[in-house]
Amino acid sequence: MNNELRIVIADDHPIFRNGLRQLLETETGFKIIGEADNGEAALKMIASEKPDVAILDIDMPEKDGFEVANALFSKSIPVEVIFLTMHRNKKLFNAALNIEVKGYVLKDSAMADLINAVKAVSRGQNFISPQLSTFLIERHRQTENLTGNGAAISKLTPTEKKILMMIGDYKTSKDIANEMFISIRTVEHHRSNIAIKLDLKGSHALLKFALDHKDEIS
Amino acid sequence: MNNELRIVIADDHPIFRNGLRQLLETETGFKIIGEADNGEAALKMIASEKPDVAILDIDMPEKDGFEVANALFSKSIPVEVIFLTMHRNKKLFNAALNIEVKGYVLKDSAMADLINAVKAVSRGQNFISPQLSTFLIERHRQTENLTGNGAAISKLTPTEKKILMMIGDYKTSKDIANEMFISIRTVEHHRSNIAIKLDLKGSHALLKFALDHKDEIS
DNA sequence: ATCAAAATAGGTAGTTCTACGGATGCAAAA
DNA sequence: TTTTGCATCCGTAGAACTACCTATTTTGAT
Repeated sequence: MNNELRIVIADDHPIFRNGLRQLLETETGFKIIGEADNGEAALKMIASEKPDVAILDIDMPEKDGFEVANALFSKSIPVEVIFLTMHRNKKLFNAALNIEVKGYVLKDSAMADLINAVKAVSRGQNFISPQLSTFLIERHRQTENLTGNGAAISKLTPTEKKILMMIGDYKTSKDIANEMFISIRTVEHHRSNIAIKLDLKGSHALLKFALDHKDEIS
Repeated sequence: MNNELRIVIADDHPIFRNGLRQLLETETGFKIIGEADNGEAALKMIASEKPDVAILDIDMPEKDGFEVANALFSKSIPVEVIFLTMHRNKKLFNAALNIEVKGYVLKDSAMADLINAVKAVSRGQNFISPQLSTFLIERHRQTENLTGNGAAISKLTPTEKKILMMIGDYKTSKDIANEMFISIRTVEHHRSNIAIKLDLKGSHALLKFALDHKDEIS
């Protein structure tokens, strides 16, 4: 068990940075090993000190938070990044998630949120300020559309479920047949039955359904 | 501006329910207009009292939180629902989002979280306990990661991008041809070029890529 | 023991898509 | 002007899947 979390903070406002340090140091197990007041300095410090967690403001001189994070990831420096920002902006938020930023915390969040964020990302989990949940849900819904018939899954037999899952892994009927040591015709027959039970037409629809209901099949 | 938020709470543990009431009533503008210790009673109360927000436990006798929420939505009773639960469970969480539950708050969250949740949903926004953000993000990233070549998108011509997007909408080449008033062969030619540029093989891979990079193509 | 459901396998025809190949017109860049 | 990229269209072969069928074996429930 790792007993001490080494943290670097980067923000161009000294007063805010200081407050941040005070807050984080009250938490046992947290250790602030460095501060930076611009992106360039933050990058160098993180590259050399190798902290567990880096808390970055987005708006910084020299290099902004995104540039720093991108540089870190492209160099495969093993650090978890949290953006601490005042931007309640969907585009920035999505952009942050698309690179491997694990935490996105608003500056007007509860103090407890930031501490929880540090703990979460250090365990490899994500932490998003709940004020941004709406964005997250929208993201989620984009891919997770209105398929409707989630209940119909229960009508599938165990074999059909298994095959549906493999379809969801982008496998062809041939692949599935080989893996299960059965004939392609049998797989096709099951596909057909699945499609009938779920009222789907075409391999696209079948794949879409499999992807959308990945979790519920199991 | 609505000056008072009318709230119903439902949980089968009297002590917890009482604590909840104490907490919420300290917040000015919040008014607890009713309590229920089971799902059936909660449903009746909400239907008759028409509160702005209903805070529901998932595990309740008679009817569980899901049954109550489903009943409310199918009857189009205008209330925002928050699930307050100890379940850190991905399936339950996803299921809650799939019906129109706007808030999902863990019982071991900070007190402030619940209050913020009530405020958020009353404004029509979502509020998810940040401990659960990992679930939402995981899902989005599952397929998004190992594709690698996000940069290759820029090599696509405008027409190719357009077709790739339509592939991502589960359209066949025939559909696309009809919509764009061009020959199927042309669409297939574009598919082929897209596959070459992105180094993909098979319609599955093409569809997968289209789905994964939906946002970036635009 | 009987009956129904499930899993297995095949036939034939047709659709959709890939993987080659080639061809034309057009506009912008070298 | 020549070249290059882009968009358009076609032929042929084969793979993958659907949509209809039929049929056998296994298994579990009544």
